[in-house]
Amino acid sequence: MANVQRRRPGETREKLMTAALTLVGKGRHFASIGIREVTRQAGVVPTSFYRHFRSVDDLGLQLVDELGLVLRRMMREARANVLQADKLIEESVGIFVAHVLANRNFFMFMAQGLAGESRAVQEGIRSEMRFFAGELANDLRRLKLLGHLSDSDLDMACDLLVRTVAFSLTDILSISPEDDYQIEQVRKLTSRFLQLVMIGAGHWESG
Amino acid sequence: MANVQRRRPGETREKLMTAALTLVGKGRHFASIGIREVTRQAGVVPTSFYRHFRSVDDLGLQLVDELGLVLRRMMREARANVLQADKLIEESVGIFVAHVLANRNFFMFMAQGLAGESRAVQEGIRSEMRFFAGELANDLRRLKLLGHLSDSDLDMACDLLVRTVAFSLTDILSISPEDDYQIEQVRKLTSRFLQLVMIGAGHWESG
DNA sequence: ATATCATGTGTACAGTTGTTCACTTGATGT
DNA sequence: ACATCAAGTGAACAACTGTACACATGATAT
Repeated sequence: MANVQRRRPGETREKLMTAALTLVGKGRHFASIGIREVTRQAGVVPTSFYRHFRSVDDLGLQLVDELGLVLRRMMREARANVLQADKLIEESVGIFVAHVLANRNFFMFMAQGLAGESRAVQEGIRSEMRFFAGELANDLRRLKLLGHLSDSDLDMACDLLVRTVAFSLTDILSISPEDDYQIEQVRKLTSRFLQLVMIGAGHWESG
Repeated sequence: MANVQRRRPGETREKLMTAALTLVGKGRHFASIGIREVTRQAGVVPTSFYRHFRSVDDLGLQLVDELGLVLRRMMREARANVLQADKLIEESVGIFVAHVLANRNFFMFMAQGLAGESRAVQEGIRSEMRFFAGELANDLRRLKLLGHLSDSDLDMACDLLVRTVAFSLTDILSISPEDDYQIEQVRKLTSRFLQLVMIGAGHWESG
């Protein structure tokens, strides 16, 4: 029953996934990454790749799954820290930006995948966003916010909120991570966007 | 003074640019396209490429310039057809969707470039979007819409409008162009997004 | 008429790619 | 103890890549 091997099971697998993310973080686009390149970056022989993935696209799909975990962690942290309605937006945006900076490579992969060349990866990321928007709608109901909206209108508004934040990704990622001033600018701008949407939702279908 | 050559000047250049777009339209990501591939698609010998472009990234930059022309054409058409304020959003979105369908490859390139691997292309597209947002702000002032907003607030709102439409790109492009029903869905959803933003802008800083 | 120039062609080369195959090795189940 | 299995290795392959060079050709300028 001892599950201790010379090499931890799945170790190479992880090395390959983080290697791909590292390459993305270095500015390479995921669609242009090859098997040999990943294995080289991971310090592994090319043949090993096939022990874990069918192709680079397959690796991408599994990265999407891990991205889902990152997003869920972020959501959990937001729920724990954002309790009262005021400052809700600023806090949430702050947590988002912090997570992007802390998981830069993951979010770069996400931004790339939205218009990537693998249809499956694209759909995976899109699906994560839908899930996120759905959870957000639940939370707003729970906080008794936008209670006057129909379910479908609330979904629509949350979709727009999530899209807006997602687009900010490209802003954040195009900034040097050390440029605190510019990061702060994006944080403020994104907050204003979200406030605008919330105000719009607040007046939706109610004069 | 006769400028008629055996081959029209710039003909191969155009062939190479449309070849790159064609590849993108076939689902390939621009970042993964190579010189040999483009020239093959264009029916030209690989060496010819260097007569016109330094690298594939260079070609991308020139594609951004042409993309700018496409966007300006679209803007002109919108200005000609959207005269009165009511139905402004529906008409604009309709024109946008029509242009995307008519220039699918160009807009695919745009969507890819937003998170692409060439920093220059990325900045180019971003700059086109800023220009677009600026022009939109002018138009709204001209139409006496959102007149109560300060210049910077109006710019912010227009930025959000443009981003929202840009994000819809990924929706449209992920749909089969013949699927009229889904296209119509995206058109409606995008219009609702924009209405939401406009309502928010209408109540911004004014109770 | 002749030199210059922009454009396109063909050949060549070294480096990289994806993928296959036969092989080792250490852990696991019986 | 022994067979099985998942995981990693190294050598080999043909195909493809970017790029350089020498050359052809037709238009233009003097």
